Amino acid sequence: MDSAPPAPSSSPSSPWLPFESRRRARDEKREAVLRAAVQLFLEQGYHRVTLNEVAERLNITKPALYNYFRGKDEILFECWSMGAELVDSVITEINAGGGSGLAKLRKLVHAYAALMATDFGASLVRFDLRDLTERNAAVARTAKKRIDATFRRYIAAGTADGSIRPCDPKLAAFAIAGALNWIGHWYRRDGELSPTEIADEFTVRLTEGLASESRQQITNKTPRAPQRRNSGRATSGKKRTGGPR
Amino acid sequence: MDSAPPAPSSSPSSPWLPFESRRRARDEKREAVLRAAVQLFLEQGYHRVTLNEVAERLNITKPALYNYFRGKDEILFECWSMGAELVDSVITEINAGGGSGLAKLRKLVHAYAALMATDFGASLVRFDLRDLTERNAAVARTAKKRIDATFRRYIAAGTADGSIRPCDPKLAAFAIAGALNWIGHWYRRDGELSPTEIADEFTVRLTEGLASESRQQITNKTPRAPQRRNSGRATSGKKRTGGPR
DNA sequence: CCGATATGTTACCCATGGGTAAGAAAAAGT
DNA sequence: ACTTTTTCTTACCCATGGGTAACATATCGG
Repeated sequence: MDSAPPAPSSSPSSPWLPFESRRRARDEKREAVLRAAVQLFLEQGYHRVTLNEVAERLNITKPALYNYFRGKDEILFECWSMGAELVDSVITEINAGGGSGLAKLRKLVHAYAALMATDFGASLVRFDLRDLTERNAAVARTAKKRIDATFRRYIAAGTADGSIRPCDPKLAAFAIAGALNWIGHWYRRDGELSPTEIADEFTVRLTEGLASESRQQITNKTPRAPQRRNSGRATSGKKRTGGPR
Repeated sequence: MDSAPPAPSSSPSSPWLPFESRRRARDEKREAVLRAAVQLFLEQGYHRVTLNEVAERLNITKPALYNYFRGKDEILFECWSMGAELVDSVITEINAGGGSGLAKLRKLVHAYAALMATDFGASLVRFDLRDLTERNAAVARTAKKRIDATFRRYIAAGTADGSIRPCDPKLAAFAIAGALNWIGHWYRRDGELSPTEIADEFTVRLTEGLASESRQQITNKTPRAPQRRNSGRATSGKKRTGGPR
């Protein structure tokens, strides 16, 4: 609409210049779509982002996106896949190297933590696989299982070689992966903690624990998991529908 | 439509009998809506659940829901609030009791883990606060901060009284809370692990760690966080739009 | 029994946003 | 220069689903 031809002022790093030469390579554009999309999806959530918004951020219009993707859900899947590839390459690299089970686990924790602070890394845990087609969701589930199995494998190897104390690999892997995955939910680029700080600290904390004296007896007298009781909330009184929101 | 009067065959435990007497208390119905809603939201995801489905499961129709809630997002908020209340009551109970910082932390871990295996508990971490009105989202954020602060407080108290080794309470709390929150994402009622097993194991694992020998030096030689490279995916070739999905 | 109130139902509105059709404008081939 | 192919735009379609209006039926106080 604004007919100012000599001022290209495009969005930061979009291969599409506002109204000008369009010639960059296809793959470059495809990836630019993914970068814009993943950012918006993380910011606002998949369902609140419209394809119009994605396109607008790239100086194009919605139908142009369909030159590169079959639909919104495919864009989501490709974003997710980018993250999965990053993890896979990390794992490949660790597998290529040596070290005890514990050493490998620590490498994985460190790299995975850092990944969770990136857009495509976070997309791995912030996107809902139910938004994908059944076919793509199946691919994603497989990839997730592969990652989970790697955690367990390193832990099991560690208990075998003595670097990790005996424990249930399944639950231990869940605990560690959970702590790591959660980073993708709370990490903010503008926060106080740098990805390196987080990765370093998690590497120690998730393997060394907190208790001063290991092996101490734990008094398992926990408060009973409170069964839902009508806890006298302030919602019981008169009906409160109607009226403006 | 089906004119079979003597066969009430209602959905399991809905206060609305298919076509009969309707007289149960208001609050009971309100809570029944929440139970049905939270279950559907967790099963299918908030955005994929329609109010018609919620109503149908309760043997009523959509507009009837508006007698109890102002809109879909308020139902979501109330589900979330139920979970928050459960956590709050756990915290209150622990605060009332005594024990070292570590002991309190373990109680919290144990109870919180068990909570994550319940519907309303899981709703605490599986719902997207961005689906709420700004006003309700603010309430939720406050509640979350209160919970997070409790973790940190117990940890700080533990380092002060010597039951927990020196560490950054903020990151340690993130790690523990992350592992716990993640339970809400992977726990299945029909899985192999019972909530008690999970809670017990997590209580140990999250405080004792895995390494055989504490305080050992960690070789921080991790593989560099792999920068995104054009990893030659099979997406580079010819365009593949068009054709059926 | 008889209104008043609470609670449901049927029938509708309509904004939203994913997706498509048809054709213009570049790029690329010749 | 010309056609051909790719890329992008304008203009639309339409299913979905949250929300509302108007009306019906219990329930309850009297």
